[in-house]
Amino acid sequence: MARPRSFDRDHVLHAAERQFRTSGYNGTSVDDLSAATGLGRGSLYAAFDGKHGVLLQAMAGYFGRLGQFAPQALAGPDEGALERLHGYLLRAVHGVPLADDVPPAPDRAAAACFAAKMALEIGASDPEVQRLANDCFSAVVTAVAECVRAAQRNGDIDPDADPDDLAQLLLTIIRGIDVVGAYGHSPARLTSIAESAFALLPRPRHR
Amino acid sequence: MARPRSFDRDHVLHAAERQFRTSGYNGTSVDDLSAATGLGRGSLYAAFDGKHGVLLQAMAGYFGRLGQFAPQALAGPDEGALERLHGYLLRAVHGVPLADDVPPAPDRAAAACFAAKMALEIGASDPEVQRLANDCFSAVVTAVAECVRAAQRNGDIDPDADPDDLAQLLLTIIRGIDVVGAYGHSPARLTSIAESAFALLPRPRHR
DNA sequence: CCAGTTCTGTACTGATTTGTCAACTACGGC
DNA sequence: GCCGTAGTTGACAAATCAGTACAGAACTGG
Repeated sequence: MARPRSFDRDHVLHAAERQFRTSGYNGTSVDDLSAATGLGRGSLYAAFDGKHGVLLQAMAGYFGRLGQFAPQALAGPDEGALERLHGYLLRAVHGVPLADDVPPAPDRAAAACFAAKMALEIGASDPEVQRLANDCFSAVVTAVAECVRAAQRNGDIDPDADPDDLAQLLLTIIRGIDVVGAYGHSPARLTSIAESAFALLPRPRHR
Repeated sequence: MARPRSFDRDHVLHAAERQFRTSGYNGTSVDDLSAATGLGRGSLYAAFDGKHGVLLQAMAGYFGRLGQFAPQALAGPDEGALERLHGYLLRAVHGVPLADDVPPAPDRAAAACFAAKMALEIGASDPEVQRLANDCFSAVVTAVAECVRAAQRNGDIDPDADPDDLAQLLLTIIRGIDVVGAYGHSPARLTSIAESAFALLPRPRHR
């Protein structure tokens, strides 16, 4: 028996995420957030506990989406596993997972992994952000490792390779593509880097 | 016939770089810079044209150091080329090039490539920063590519591999290690990632 | 020893920033 | 139809920010 919320919580968090991704954490003021979300100052504090709270909850939402997206994109039958890895690597070029109701990516710098960007900017002085980013990373690594194992079962990847090591390396490469993309490299070059990485995956010895 | 500077320009820029690397650009105030460098507000503006000027000149200094360091670490006889690549990759774990008079690295996040960190934070809205970072990247890629060619000449790397593509991929991996390092991963894990990457380098077909 | 020039530090200004507060609004139960 | 609860809003104060201006200090050349 009270006034209901006039905004959609997820929609607001997506808009905030978008703002953080474009301007960074310290480059985003509460007024910016207010403008981006359409919410008044007070509402932001009441609902999300201010700027830092918005960030944490936006990151949590991102984490949730990523934790859903990555397994979805990578899980499947053993036969297509290698191809799914290929696709996942290439998708990194265009900036992996944004929300559905948010247009793809204003520019390339905003396409970089949200968790990674925040961790690099303020993770050193913000343990919560660091932990969230770490969880995010771990979840995806697990999904990639599972896909690598599937590809190994199918005989597409050298069975002697450690799937966890390989998965961590692949994720590191994706993070690297994020950063290099922020330099202003063309998508074509990023794609070429991703293809090079894919080509280097250890194939079985004899075929 | 005037009062001489009371500070060492490079020393000041190194201190500023250190501050920017720890707190980011937007997270560093002019007062922080003043405290870090020991210079008064007015001097900072007179000598470096304010915060942005300090950043650009610190990045230019970093660029200069890196452009000297990378070829030095990678150039040499063909026989040792592969081993030099190996060493360069591993060095990325501990944060590549800092100045001599600045202690190695306060924490891992500050060890990440200065140019990469700034490009990711403000590169999208600051073309000068983006260009500087790009130059920085290109210089190192060239040195790495040259080293790859040397290793190919020595029969340590598949001669069919494109050395430029490989160099770009290696640099991308190093950038990725930077980012993953900011998550709080242990140096041991970072080393393991670097070793995995090295192990994947395409060796000659028959030996 | 003095004059001129450059450097240095601090005080100041206007603009932003964050977080809080009180008035106002909308809805659900009675 | 009224009232209590919860949501919303714009305004406010305190703190901080970047950049400027000015007064004093340090050194060189004569």
